[in-house]
Amino acid sequence: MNKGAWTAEEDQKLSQYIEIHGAKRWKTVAFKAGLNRCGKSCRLRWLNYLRPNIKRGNISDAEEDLILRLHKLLGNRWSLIAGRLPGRTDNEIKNYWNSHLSKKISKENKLETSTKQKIVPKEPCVIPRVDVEGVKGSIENSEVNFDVNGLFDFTTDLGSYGLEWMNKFLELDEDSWLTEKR
DNA sequence: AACGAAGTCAACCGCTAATTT
DNA sequence: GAAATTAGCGGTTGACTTCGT
Repeated sequence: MNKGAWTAEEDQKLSQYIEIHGAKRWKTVAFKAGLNRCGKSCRLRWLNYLRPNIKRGNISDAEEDLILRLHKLLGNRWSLIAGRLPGRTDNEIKNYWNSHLSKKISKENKLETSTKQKIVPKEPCVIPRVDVEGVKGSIENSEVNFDVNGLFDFTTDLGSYGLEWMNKFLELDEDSWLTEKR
């Protein structure tokens, strides 16, 4: 079983096979394409490098900003973040985060924690309940009351990554969020 | 020029979830 | 419903490149 970097010949074999037969059952793909690779490796190669419309490198300022915002909201959910950036893969975003952005963030945080005041909302928030398929009916006529301080960190200035954007984001895509896997 | 440190990124690994048998 | 197989995810590794001395 081959491991390590893919050769141009392997790439060609994989691309040609998938073009004809489609990208499913990766074990079969690996075998029938004549690749001495495991299915997992073929899948990864296809998804991250060979499939059409993949963007490589040169992450723009706008994309970087979006990654920062999404990470603030979602944490290390790389595939979800990648899903919001057309042509980008979870692996690329994860690498970009680990090599560029995490350092940038920790630098900024060090600066900010020494200068920012703690913001404390006066009243607890009341969020209208949302019906989720499967859960519907289990919580009758209820509203969810919670203390914002318990959920969000107000010790730093949210700035451009603030809640206004988050609300818009959720409004736009509420349905897909509720059905999102994991 | 040489060498070690730090950075980058493609690929692998282990695990869980989803699907098929 | 259980077991086996497949798909997908995030963390980690290691080869390669770039940088600093």
